[in-house]
Amino acid sequence: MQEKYHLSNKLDTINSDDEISETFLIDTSPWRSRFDFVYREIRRRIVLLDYLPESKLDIKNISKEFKISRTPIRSVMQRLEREGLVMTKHGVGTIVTGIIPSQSRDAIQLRLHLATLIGEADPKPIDSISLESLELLNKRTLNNNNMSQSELYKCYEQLHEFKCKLISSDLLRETYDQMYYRTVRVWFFYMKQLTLAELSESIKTDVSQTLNAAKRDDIRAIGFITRNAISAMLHRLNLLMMAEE
Amino acid sequence: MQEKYHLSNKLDTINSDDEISETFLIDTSPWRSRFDFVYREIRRRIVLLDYLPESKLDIKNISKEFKISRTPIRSVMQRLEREGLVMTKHGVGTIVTGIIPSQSRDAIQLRLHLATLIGEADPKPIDSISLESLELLNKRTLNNNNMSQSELYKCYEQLHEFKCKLISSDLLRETYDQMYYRTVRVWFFYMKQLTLAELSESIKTDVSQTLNAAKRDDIRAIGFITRNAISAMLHRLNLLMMAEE
DNA sequence: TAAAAATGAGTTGTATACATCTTATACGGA
DNA sequence: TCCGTATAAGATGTATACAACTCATTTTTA
Repeated sequence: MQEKYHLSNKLDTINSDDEISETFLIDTSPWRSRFDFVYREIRRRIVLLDYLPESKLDIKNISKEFKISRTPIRSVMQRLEREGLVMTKHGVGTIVTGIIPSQSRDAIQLRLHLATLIGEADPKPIDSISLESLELLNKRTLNNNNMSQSELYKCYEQLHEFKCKLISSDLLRETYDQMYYRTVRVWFFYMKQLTLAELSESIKTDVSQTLNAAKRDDIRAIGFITRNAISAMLHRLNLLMMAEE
Repeated sequence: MQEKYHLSNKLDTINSDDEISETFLIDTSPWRSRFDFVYREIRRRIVLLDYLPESKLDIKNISKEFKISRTPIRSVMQRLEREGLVMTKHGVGTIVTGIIPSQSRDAIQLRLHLATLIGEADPKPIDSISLESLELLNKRTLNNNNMSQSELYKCYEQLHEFKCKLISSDLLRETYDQMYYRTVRVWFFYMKQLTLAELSESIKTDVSQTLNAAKRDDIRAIGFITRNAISAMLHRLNLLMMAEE
């Protein structure tokens, strides 16, 4: 009962936070909200390694937890499968995809290329509210020297969402967004123990550089800042992956 | 009955034609084949404008036609929705998405950017069989001066598949592939009457240039040839779309 | 007469029982 | 003891009945 209340509470939050009403064709039915909520939550768990790579998902339990039947959960899983986060095999189960170095590199490299397109083709202007929240984010990251993994996740996601808002092309935004979730999972996988601080530092500089560029309305710069940050992380990751092999 | 036989016949064909066994993790269960068959067929119909933009799909009839229930059809539709080819609205129906100039431009531009990445990051070597089939394709397009739309579709798709095989990154290949089907639909939509010959010419030169580059194993060149062909089509399309507005 | 409400048809979303498939385990014969 | 088969458990895929929703038509009411 409490669980149920909790869920619908979060649903409302999502509805009021998301500014999706700007595009007129989007379906805002309660069904879409429910789907999005479950989808995002499961994705979050996979990305934050609550559901470990290679582990089997207990679909029956997940259905119970969200108080919906297997059918809509299947929809969510099919989308996650298309996005490379889970795999289903008939008669066996639904498992979180393993993190494979070559595939991870591919995703990072594609995200890197897409990042350079952020400022292309009339980017959206930066509204004052977004800028303010970015300034807040900057202060938050600067003051907080010992961020937990989930705090880091939230900060990084907020930064990512700020950047996404600058992209005018819905298609590019969605594609870039997908690459984000593919790659951020890899960061957390390889950097969960030692280099959390390192990742944290990287995000701090990313935020502050982005803020500077945003203040002077230089959106192409944000694309290149992002590209360079990803490139640096890819370099770091290559070392880690080589060390493991 | 005959219909049923016909279908399973095509299934077999697909299974033997596709060389997907090269990647080891792929699910080759009969279910996946059935899904792929229906998915590709419906996609083909949308791209070839058998199902017109803005038109409503009769899901019940489609279920009957493929002799499966609405559930797996729903799976297909959900994927097509993610790929921007259909839209579903609760209580209303499943409709083919309209062709919107700005969105079409976005898709073409993204495909254009991705095309330049074809030769990046150790492309796959060209096997002799693919090269031979490309030569055959070249001859076929050169000799055939009055191709029908569906012939054109097959040729263009074959060329596209040849290029896809060169891409080593699964992720890039899939993303590029999606952009292909988004954009090729737009070509057919705007060029179905007058400029079919023009599109045909464009494909002919694309094929012959690609063949030349392939013969000297210059895969990056193929990326740029493709990029330029798309760019030329985008230019042409901009004129057409402006004329309509 | 006009506006509002109700009703009906038609479509998508959901729940659930059943079919199909994979895997592990137990059993039996050599 | 070992190997092969059978069987049972548990998962995903499918079919189908039902709920929720939209829209058009009809009925009712002011």
